[in-house]
Amino acid sequence: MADLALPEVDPTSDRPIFKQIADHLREAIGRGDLPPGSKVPSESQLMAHYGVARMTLRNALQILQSEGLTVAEHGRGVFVRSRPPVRRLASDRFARRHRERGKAAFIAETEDAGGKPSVDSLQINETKASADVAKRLGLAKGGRVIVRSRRYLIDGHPVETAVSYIPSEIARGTQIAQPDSGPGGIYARLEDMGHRLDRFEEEIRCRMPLREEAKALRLAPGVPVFHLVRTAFAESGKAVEICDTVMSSDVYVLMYQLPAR
Amino acid sequence: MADLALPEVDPTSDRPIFKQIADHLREAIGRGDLPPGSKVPSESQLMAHYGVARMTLRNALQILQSEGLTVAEHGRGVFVRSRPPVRRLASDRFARRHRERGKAAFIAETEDAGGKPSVDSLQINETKASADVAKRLGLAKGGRVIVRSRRYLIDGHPVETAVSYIPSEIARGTQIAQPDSGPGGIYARLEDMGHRLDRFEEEIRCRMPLREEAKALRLAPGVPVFHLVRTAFAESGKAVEICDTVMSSDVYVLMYQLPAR
DNA sequence: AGCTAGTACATGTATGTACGAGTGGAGGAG
DNA sequence: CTCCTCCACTCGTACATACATGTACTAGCT
Repeated sequence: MADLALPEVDPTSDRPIFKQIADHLREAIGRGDLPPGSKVPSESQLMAHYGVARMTLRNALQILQSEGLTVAEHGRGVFVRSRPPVRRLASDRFARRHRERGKAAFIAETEDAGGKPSVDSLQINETKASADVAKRLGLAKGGRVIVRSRRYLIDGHPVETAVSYIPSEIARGTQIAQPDSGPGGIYARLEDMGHRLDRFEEEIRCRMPLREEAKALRLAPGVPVFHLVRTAFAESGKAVEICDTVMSSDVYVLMYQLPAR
Repeated sequence: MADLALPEVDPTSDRPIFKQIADHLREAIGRGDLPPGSKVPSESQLMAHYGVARMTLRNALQILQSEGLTVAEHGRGVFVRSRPPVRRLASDRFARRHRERGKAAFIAETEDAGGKPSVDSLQINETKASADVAKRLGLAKGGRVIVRSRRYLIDGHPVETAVSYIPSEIARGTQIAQPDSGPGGIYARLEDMGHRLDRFEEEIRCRMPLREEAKALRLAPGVPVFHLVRTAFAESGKAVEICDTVMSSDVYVLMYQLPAR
């Protein structure tokens, strides 16, 4: 607090006091007076400094939290959020030439970046496809699919959940329906089985997480997610897989290369 | 309120009352009992129903708002947010074959979708490139750029802001430095001038908007944005333009097609 | 008919109080 | 010295109250 020069509030301003206080703190964070990981002055200290009620202050702190700038830790204080190193996802990460290394894309990339990759809560089952999945896969209503869901972690921190849907008529009884899908992942298995892949289509949304997503990815309040749905098309023109992934927006930057023709 | 069956809170539960109330309302919205555009029961009604203090209720409503599920309108009430129709942005929207129609991509796409496109707050000036821009354009430190900034609207609603940076040595004194960049936009002008475009690189982030961005895009609280930086490369291998755009996440879905080779 | 002021009701802002619950250090007991 | 209890400090939850401000309808005047 000592090093921190927070201005006074202007009671004559149109801007509400709690927003003014939020502005001051936001600027202090932006300037680097409150660097990532540092402790924001406590509620009592700020109450004394500004001469306002606790609710007023909590409103101000609430704004910063909802902007994802700070996190409150019960019993410890409020801290400026330190962002993890970002992870760039190149658009060619599923290209055949990368697959030939025999590792799944996630594992290879994370190791290259010096992180420890892991995968947990792997579940596989077979169900009726939802309307959306059936449509994307070009299945008849009620068509069945193999569902592979899992969560990816880097150095123990969850960063992404993914659910793949493969038509049962393709995957049933194959290694795709097994927990270990083998070297190169399910795309390699699909190609082994003669479904030579032609192209991928990715559909990207950005939104606030659902409660379960926030929990699964241990997201701080105010952190949005990427919601990416990738459809893999075989050379036959048929969709052979859908992968529905939710990624923490803190961790990922998506990169695409596009021809200008 | 009459048709709405909200359960009672469980005071013995570990889950705080205001979160329980938020859960009830979230479920009601999810079930469709509170359809988009409908009015959420007023604070007084909910206070009476649940027998809680106003602050408790406002905390609950605050959660829904920060999740982007509702918007409060001063003096009118709290309403379930109705999402505008989404706008799909195809990855080939800047391909040469589309440019030959003589319209800028945004105008053509919006008209095709039945909306009225417009562009405002167009500003053009020349400044020193920031470190990031200089690096992306491969300019020497302090190199100068023409900056074109504008805001795109559909049916009068702002949906996207965009700022383009073109090296001054390329653009100075050309139509690119004029408010009307001519048919096909600045990419067409660059090609006219012999900078035949080879590829684009897009870098996508997802985050909460800054205050100015929320204002410029009239974003409801709790709505994140796409932050997309596109670099255009000429066949010479040199970067000839950067476009830095911020898009409202409830309007846009980004679509990319990728080869599997 | 058309404007105006009043009124009821909505959310916004702000103060005050009280207690609950997690954290971490100080200080005493062993 | 070590361990453990206690306490001070932190944020979390919940209550009560007051007044400000925006909206929409209504009664009444012109």
